[in-house]
Amino acid sequence: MPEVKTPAENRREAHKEQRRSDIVDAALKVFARDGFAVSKMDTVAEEAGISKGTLYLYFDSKEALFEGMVRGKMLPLLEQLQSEVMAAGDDLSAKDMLRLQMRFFYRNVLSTDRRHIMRLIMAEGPNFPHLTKFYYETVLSRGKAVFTSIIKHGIERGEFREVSGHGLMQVAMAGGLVAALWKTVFDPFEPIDLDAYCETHIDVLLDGLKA
Amino acid sequence: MPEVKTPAENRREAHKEQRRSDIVDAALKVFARDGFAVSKMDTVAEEAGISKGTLYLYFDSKEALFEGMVRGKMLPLLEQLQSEVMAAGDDLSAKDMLRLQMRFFYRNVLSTDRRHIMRLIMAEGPNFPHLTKFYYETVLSRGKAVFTSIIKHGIERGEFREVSGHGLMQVAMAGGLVAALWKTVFDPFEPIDLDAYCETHIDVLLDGLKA
Amino acid sequence: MPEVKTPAENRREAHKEQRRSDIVDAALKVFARDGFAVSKMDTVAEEAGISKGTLYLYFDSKEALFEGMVRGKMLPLLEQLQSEVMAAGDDLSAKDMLRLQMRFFYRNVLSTDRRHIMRLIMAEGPNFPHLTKFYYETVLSRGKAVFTSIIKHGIERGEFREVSGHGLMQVAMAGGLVAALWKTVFDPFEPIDLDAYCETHIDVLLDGLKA
Amino acid sequence: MPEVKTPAENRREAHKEQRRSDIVDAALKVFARDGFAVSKMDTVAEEAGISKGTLYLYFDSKEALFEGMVRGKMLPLLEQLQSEVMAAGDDLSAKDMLRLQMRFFYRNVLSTDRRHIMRLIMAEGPNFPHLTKFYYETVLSRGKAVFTSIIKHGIERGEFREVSGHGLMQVAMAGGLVAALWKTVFDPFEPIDLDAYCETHIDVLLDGLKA
DNA sequence: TATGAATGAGATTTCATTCAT
DNA sequence: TATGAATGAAATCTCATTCAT
Repeated sequence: MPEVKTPAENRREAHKEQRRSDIVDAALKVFARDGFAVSKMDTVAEEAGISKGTLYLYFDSKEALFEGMVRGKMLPLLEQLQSEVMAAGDDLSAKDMLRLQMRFFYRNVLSTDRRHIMRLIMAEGPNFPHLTKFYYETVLSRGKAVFTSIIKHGIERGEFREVSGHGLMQVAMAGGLVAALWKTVFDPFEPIDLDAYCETHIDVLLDGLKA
Repeated sequence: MPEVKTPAENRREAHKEQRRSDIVDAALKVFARDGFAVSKMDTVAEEAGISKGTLYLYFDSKEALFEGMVRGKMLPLLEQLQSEVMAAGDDLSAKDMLRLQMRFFYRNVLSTDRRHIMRLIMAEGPNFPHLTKFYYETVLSRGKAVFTSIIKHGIERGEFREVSGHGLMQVAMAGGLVAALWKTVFDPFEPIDLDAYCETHIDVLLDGLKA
Repeated sequence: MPEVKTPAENRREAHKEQRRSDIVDAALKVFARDGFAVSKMDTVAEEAGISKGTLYLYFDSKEALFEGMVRGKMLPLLEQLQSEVMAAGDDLSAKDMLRLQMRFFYRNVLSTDRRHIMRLIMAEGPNFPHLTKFYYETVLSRGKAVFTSIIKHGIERGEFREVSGHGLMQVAMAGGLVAALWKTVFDPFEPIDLDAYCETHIDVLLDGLKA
Repeated sequence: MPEVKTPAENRREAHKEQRRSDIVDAALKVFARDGFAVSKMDTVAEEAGISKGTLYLYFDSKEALFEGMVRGKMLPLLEQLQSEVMAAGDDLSAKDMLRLQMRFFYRNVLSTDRRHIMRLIMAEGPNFPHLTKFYYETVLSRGKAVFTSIIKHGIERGEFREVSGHGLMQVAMAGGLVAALWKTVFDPFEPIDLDAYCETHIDVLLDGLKA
């Protein structure tokens, strides 16, 4: 069967896709602002411009909405990261590759709404083992793989010294995570300039790694 | 009034103090495990071995309990930090002072229940501006002051290069915060060895700062 | 207007009739299994192989569907009962007529899906005065009329003693109703053999009535 | 430990017991009138003169309330039946024992609010396998045991003929169940006089059984 | 006629907080 | 001071019904 669809069906499907995307946007906005537990389904619905009942046509529960939002926001980004970094990759020095990856991260996660997702995972993770696992496997371990390959590359080329330590990835990327958290939590008291901060981070990190 | 107290009054006060401390311990345990919103006053009361009603004799509300717990757990530590670091301070190299501070932090915060407080602040901060302000002013800015003075000391002595960047403190301490979060959230998937991690952190950081 | 119909109209009407009948079957199945309140229009629609919207083209509301189902299932049966019993009637003894009626009832109601209707009327009756009235007037009082005429016939012929009591019909038919309920509710715990039970019922009843 | 209770504790406990009993009464009234699914917890609470929240201090859920109500209403009765019938038992004829049992049933179940419980079990049974099992095991099979021993007694004494049939108990008791249902469902259309009905029932039954 | 997306009123349940004892 | 029963506002989720296509 060639799976022929009538124009009406196509329109309907496109509409549904758009709805889903609207809901995900609204959910990120509301969850980011209020946290998972405090957020109300009513608020998300209102933000998405639909009724509460409609929400449940797209997501079975509040938890499912949370998970769906994280997936919907992070998966496309990961694909983009892989194609972008990999594409530009081969002829760069390890230093430049690291810079590239970190700037990608700052630009596409930390400087956007997505940084709230990281905070939400930190905050709600223990209550959502399922989601935490997904996040670890899909986002973190992939990011770590890219990072590790760059470091290895750098050591082989003699750009980086051998840092034998445990948890290098976490130490290296920590600055970014903290920037995201700080921006959300403490910015009112001591604002942070993400661009400048990014450069400091790269600076200290590269210096700390260099051979 | 010379504030003379009968022995009975003294005993009563000591008892009250003990109660309060028990409640704070219970609150940390419960909040750390479940998060603020999910935690129930009942659970805290039970954990503290008292009734729900009694809880309200010590703390006016759930929020007040949260704040009281954070204060009760962090303030004594800060005093200890200041006396400990300051005391041993003057004749050490900047490197050693930095090491000292960071190890204090790893030993007294990250390796104990207190690390959950940091996660809770990250998670719930935006819902508690009042508490966030307190935390920033009392904990973070004091920690930052110590850190900054060490860095300045190191630059003067020619130990550290001048890192002009914005957000140096955050970059420098980030590793610790992330260690705390990672331990709580992702440890089941990829365990982290805090001691080894601490050394990696210090290693990369000191190398990244050295002149 | 002579009500002439085109073949197309005829086909359409037959189709509609078939649909309606499918829906009634589905409704009986679902209501019987779940009870009125728990049953969902969605489930009925799915069972009938149509969409929820279509259901409302045939029945205005859930209540209307319930009533329509009861009518659709019981009315044809009553007509059949009357023609069958009446037809065979005159030359039989009262005993045999009673046997005939009771066996008809066991065969066409208790041993089929229709027994659930009786249970539903018992269960939901008070919430549907309208339907209860219909059921009483259409099903029960007609059944009672047949029963009473048989008893009268039997007394006149000297087959039955005069049982002056109030509620003889209910007492007499009770066994059947209870069989239906038992089969639905307690069969898992203590199964009931409807055929054997029918004979016990007739046996005790006829003996209890005989002159 | 002698389990000494303070007067205050005793008072509190008595109060709780009274509350529970009030709730059970209210629940029976409401469930009897509206059926399980249609009944609202609000209505039960209001009927019991308490708030909705309080209801949940005594019963964990609507289902638990339903079960608790059935237990609370039926268990005491069963104990009473056993002591009453057994006590008066030995020197009576089987006929009189049967009459005694049936009149007990009419007087204590059918003529009171409790008859609604039977209807509720019939109506909601399939949705509460747990409760149905309890009801069968606790109420029905015990009632059946009493009935069976009387019949056997009667056959041994030559009072009753041997009715070999399957389901004799159900046939015999059916009249009572139907009386209860009829009173609840069809009384508005054709009222039933329970006392007279009881005698008809006993009359036909004893005659149908006699040797 | 048939569909299924959308609605929103309403239900159960939870839990911070109060208060009489 | 300590208790725990009581409250009621509020949240999640359901589902009969409507309506545009």
